[in-house]
Amino acid sequence: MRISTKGRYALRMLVDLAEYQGEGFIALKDIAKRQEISKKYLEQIVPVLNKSRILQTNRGFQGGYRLAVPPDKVTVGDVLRLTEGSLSPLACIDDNNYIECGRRNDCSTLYVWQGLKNVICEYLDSISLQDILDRKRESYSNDYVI
Amino acid sequence: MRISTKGRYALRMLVDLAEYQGEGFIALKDIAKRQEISKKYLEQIVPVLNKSRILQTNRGFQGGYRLAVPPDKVTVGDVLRLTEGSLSPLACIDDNNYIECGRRNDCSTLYVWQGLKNVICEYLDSISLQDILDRKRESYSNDYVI
DNA sequence: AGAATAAACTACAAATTCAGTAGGTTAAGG
DNA sequence: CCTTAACCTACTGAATTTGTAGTTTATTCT
Repeated sequence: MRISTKGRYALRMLVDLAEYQGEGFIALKDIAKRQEISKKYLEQIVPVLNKSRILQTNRGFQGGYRLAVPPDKVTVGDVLRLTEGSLSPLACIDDNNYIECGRRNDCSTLYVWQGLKNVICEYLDSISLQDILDRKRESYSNDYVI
Repeated sequence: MRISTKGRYALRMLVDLAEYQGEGFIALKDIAKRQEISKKYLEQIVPVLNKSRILQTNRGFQGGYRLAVPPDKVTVGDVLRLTEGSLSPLACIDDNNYIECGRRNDCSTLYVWQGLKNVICEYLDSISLQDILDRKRESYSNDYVI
């Protein structure tokens, strides 16, 4: 029941992009340095995110990435659905790659997993990149107040 | 973000025991047959459950297992915490085997994962073996009514 | 035009986890 | 002492995770 580094790094990359939004295209090497993540590994995560259209790209000098969508329109659920494949805790309730189970009609625990999927999705879809950013900035200002 | 077969099989085994509770000790081979799970694999799951004291055992003729605790006192969360090791979606918020992370104080996504762990725990701890059993029996009686 | 920059693409690999299988040992009852 | 069934240990093939490494393509600056 673990979320992979791929999903976590993707989220951190997107929060980073949200933070530096308005400063043009951000190069992967800068994100990698700030977030202390291998740039090469991030390169592999980008195409996963590009299954959806949340990034704009520029190659070459002063190239990089920026968000194609406002940060309040991208939820943690969106990001993890891309990187983890699905938010379903079981293959038998996975919309994408559903796996046939002969015991389905006889399965007394199925509703438990469906309910689990629901609470996970509801929670993760309730948090946007903007929410994370707001909270981060709030905690910074607290540092000054105290 | 998948729950392993170990966790799912453990839950099905315990629901099965709850269902046949009051019929003495239930042999693993009977559970294995009813649940269509490898008996050998179940044998490996038992010691994992025995980290907690939810099972009573008898060896030899007419031996087997039975619940040591009433089914309404065992939650799905209890079972999965035993089999999955933890319900934490990340090592950095795992009570048992916490892994030090240098970015902890700087991590803007940490609260997201803590919140996720909370909703998962709250949900899974709200469902007992008895709840699953009740719902199963209810759906059976519906079959007759319709 | 050419050099520098940075994304894009492809292949590989060590380590870990998953999902079992296989076989022998111990205890309890008839 | 024979049968039953739990208990224990080792092994294994397959998949997934978490990266590294090297090459190619596109863009911009000089």
